[in-house]
Amino acid sequence: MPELPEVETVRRGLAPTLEGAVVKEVELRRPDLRFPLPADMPAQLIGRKIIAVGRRAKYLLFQTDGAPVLICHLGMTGSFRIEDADTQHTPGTFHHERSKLDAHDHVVFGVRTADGAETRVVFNDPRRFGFMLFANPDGTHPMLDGLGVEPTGNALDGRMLASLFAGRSAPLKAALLDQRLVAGLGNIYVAEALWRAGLSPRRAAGSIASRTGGATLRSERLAVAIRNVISDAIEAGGSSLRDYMHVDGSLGYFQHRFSVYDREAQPCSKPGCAGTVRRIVQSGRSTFFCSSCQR
DNA sequence: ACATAGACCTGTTGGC
DNA sequence: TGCCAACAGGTCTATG
Repeated sequence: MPELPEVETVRRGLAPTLEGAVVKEVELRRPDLRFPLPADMPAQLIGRKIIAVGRRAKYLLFQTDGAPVLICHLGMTGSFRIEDADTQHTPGTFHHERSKLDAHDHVVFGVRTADGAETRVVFNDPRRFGFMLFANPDGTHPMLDGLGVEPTGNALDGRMLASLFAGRSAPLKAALLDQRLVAGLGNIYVAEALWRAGLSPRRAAGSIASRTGGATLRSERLAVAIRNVISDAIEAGGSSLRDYMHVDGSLGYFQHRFSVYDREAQPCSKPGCAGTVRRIVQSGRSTFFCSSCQR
């Protein structure tokens, strides 16, 4: 599911419910996801007020008024859903008539929201590549150390990209997937950004920098393409492929605007380009690009 | 430094 | 319809 735009969409969906809410219940329905779940999650979180739901790269960060920051990664198929508060107190039943949980609902948070409603926030992850961990008391954690620049905002410009990539012989595709350089891109948005920039995923990363490691037309184009594709995708609510994206079960729609991703053999949509989208494999993952307009 | 393959998991899809 | 291989938004490790 989740590259940066999808994680940001989840964050925006959770924040209105969770910020200001008090944790009433934490149920670990299995001991582990990709890593063991912290056994003290319930003890740490119950009774705490959630101050903020943040994000760094593809990590969600839950900040409370006392526990360490809870770091959550969605892996490939992780998702959160907020249960409809109304369905939980069916008239005529005693409280706690709850909706059924799925086999892959692994963590359940019961909360009382800032406006007094009781609801549950459920983490579901069929493949269990996701994880939850507590940060250190000072908010740091090895998983967050060494993450590269966020592709939102204006920190990522042609000069920054050129200096990051200068001297690297790895292909652009691999360099852009390296979370230590630019943090938050994944297979989809790397493909889309390279198409927008007219750059081949096979080109050596260092070749978009000048001899002195400075910005070039190519590094500027790529920086703009990355920032734009990420902000376009966030605006569209991310991409929904095989799994639900939004915390209310609705779908993102950026997948309808893919130019190359998962479009093998379709004509390139760049005006005036007669090329066809190709699929190749790079570092074990599918790469989609137009070898006619991406050089 | 870099590439590749394999690992972790389950579910869906496409071909025969 | 059924079966099976291939593949999937991510990352970490081992090995060359």
